[in-house]
This record gives sequence, structure tokens and C-alpha cells, in this order.
Amino acid sequence: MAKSDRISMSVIRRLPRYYRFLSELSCEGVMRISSKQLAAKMRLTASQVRQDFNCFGGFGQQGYGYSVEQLKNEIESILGLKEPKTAVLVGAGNLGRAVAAHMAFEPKGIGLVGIFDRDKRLIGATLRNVKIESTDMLEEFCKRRRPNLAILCVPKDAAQNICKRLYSLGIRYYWNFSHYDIAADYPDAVVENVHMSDSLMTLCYRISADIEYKKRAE
Amino acid sequence: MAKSDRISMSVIRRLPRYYRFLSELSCEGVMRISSKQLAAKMRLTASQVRQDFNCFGGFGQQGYGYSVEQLKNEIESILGLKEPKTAVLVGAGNLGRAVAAHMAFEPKGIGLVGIFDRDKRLIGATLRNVKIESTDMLEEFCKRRRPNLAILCVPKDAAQNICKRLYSLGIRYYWNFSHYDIAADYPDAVVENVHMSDSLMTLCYRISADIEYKKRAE
DNA sequence: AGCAAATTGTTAATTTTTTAACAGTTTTTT
DNA sequence: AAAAAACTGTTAAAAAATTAACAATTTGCT
Repeated sequence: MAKSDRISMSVIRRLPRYYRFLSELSCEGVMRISSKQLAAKMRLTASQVRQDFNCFGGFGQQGYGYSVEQLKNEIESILGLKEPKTAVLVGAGNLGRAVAAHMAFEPKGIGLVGIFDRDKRLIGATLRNVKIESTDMLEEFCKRRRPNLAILCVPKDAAQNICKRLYSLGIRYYWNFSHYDIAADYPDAVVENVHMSDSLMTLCYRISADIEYKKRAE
Repeated sequence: MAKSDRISMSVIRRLPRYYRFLSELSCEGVMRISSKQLAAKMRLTASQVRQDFNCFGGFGQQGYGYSVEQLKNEIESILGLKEPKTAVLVGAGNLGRAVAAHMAFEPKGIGLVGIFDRDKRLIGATLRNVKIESTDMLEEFCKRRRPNLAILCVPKDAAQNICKRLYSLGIRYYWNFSHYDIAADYPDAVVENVHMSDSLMTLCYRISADIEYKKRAE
């Protein structure tokens, strides 16, 4: 079914977006959709939509289009959302708590099994039925539960130490909110960085460039 | 100084990262750096580093390299971080509060002047010296304070209504954490989306693809 | 059943992005 | 002071990503 060539990161990064739009369509009761319609909805070209799906073999039918439900399921399966995984969250400050409370882990097959913080005032509190424990417990916990991935919501300076420990405990997958560059120290780690401040700076640029433009246009 | 051609989004999205690394170097007291060294640190090619900076005219000196401080300042200026801007945050749930508490707005020239939520239990509380107000006050507040950008941390269904009001109040720049597609309804709005769940799904794919790989290798 | 319309998968062309190459300048060394 | 080494800016080449084109197939209509 799947094509043999390696899939490019550009395609992968579009998959969650497809998945999101298809889930919506599915909820709205839409049964079928053409590459043209989907492209219009997502502001892509129909060509790109077809090209993307073809990386995985193509799930459509000539003259008909794509079955929303099938396409959604295929992408869900490609993304591996159905495969059960367990995660620990390290850092239960403002950001960590928001991530824990806000993120829908279950639909991605992720079970949040542990939350850790070094701040004694937070230890003992419960988030999503998970008790916040001391980071001192990391070793004992990970050896016992063998989580697949770690969510890093600690400050940069703490991140280095935490990562060293997590890595030596066998964790190779990181969802990293800190500014510590995990991949630099652990080349075989798979790291997905979330740099919210980078995103905000990009917006700053666009504001600034826009103002420049308006000035010139005057 | 700046080259006339439009800068590509690929370059823009790398600028905050350059800025981050240069700020670090600056803190460490490093005075000069070559494209080669910076590339190694950031895992890019020296060629790309030089190409990127050349979009804006090139700030280096042959045989010497780049002055860390100057380069940092140039990028800061390109990103428009020095230009003062005001922002309102709409939605003070888990995510909104984390963004308000966690994000360093000041270094980006952004003043957080208002926070709004519809939940009466949150109204009156203070975050970063800003009182949370009822969303009913949005119109009055925006007419008076004329904020430049809005940070959207409300659920998708609420986002549509909030956006309609913010747009009609003249706000054109959005840092959007909701899954509502602002740009679809307001083509002239400048929107920077933060889709944390997309990022997590990308990690899921990489985990899943990795496992596949290991299975095959056995 | 037969024909027009719709739509995919796929190949080709185009555009964008990245990498390489190198002339020209500055710094450092001897 | 001259020669070698270290760099950048810039142009050229290569690679990657996107868009266009079209044959093949299916649907839906008459």
C-alpha cells in the first residue's frame, strides 16, 4: 500500500492539518470530497493534495474523489495515532499545567502516566487524575513504567539535567517546549520542538514589514 | 541596506532561531562568529547562513566573520522587536493563563494591555499586573486603547465570534492558538497559528515510523 | 446503453530552496 | 612586508517542493 520512498518532512507536517479538516468534515456528515474541494478549504492546490496522498499510495477513486471517513482513517493510521504510547510530563509550571490540562492526549493514543516537578508546593496536586511527583522520583518511575516519550516543560537550564536523566533511562522521543537543544547533545533522539516565542517573533516581523509597506504606500 | 526582493517565508522562519542563538552567544561574551561556526552550532550549512543574511544586505566582513552583537541587533531590527506594540489576550483558561504568565512579551516590544474571558470566576483576577475583564468589555476597551494585535486562546466555537468582533474593531494581527481558521474568513488578516496538537501528531508519526523501521531491521 | 462530466494517479514542467564554488577582501603569521 | 589562512558576498548548480497537464477511469445523466 505505502510507497517505498521516504516521505519528506514537508508532507508529514501537512498530515495533521489534513487530519483536522477531515475530522471536521466527518463530524459535519460529509461523506465524500474531491481534491479540488479539499484544496479550496485548506488553501492548497488540488495537485498538492493528490500528490501528498499519493506518497502513501493514493486513497481516492477516479471520477469519485475520496471517502472522507476512509481518508481520515488512513491518515490517522499513517500518523500512528492508534498505537498506544505513554508519556511523562516534566515541569508543572504554568506551561506544563496548561499542556497537561489543555492537550487532547487520548485521541493521539497517548496516555499521560506521570507528571514531575521540583517545586515542593506543586507536588501532591493532581492534574487529569495524575499526581504531580518530585523529579527525584523520575528514575524509579521510568524504570517501572517505561514511558515512550517525555514532554519537557522546564526552564532551559533545568532541561539539560532532566534530559540527561531521561535519555539514560531510555527515553528517545521528546516533545520539547524548552529552549534547550536536545538533538545537539543526543543525535539519535527524536525531538519535536515547540518554540512559541519563535512563532510570536515571526508575527512581529510580519507586523513590522506590513507597517513598512504602508509607509511606502502613503 | 536591505535588498529589494521580497523575503521568503523560509528565511523569515529561521530568523527567530538565529536571534536566539546569537543572544546566547552574546550572553556568553562571544564577540565574533563565522558563518561556519554558527552553522555548526545550529546544524545548518555555512552557505545557508550567508545566503540568509544576504537577503538583508549582509552584515559580515570578509576574512573576519560577523560581529555577534551587530548581527543580533540587525536581526532584532529586521524582526521589528524594537517597535512598540500592544496586545490583548482573549481567553484566560489554562492555555491563555500559561501564555500570559510564560511568554516574554517585553523583549519583543509587546505590551500586554488587556486580558478578557467570558468566565465570571476568572474576571477580576490579575495576571502580570493586568486585570482579567469580561469579554463584554472588548468593544469599549479596544476603541479606547487601540491594541495592535490579539492573542486568541479561546475554544474554536468561541473564536469565530470573538474574531468577528476584534476584526470589526480594526485588529488585523492575530496570534492564534485556536483551531478556528481566521485567514479563511478575513483574507487581509495577518495570522500566525500555533497548533500544538499538529506538532504532537508529527511526533507521533515519527515514533510510529521509527518503530516500523526497527521492526524491519530485526 | 452510451455519452458528457468529474476526478484520480502519475508524469512532466516550473518554482523555490538549499548547497557548492569561487573571486575578492581582511586578518594572521612568518 | 609578503605569503598564507580565513572569511564573506555572490553567482552557479543541485535538490526539493509545488504546480500543471493529461491519460485513464468512474459516475451520473439522458
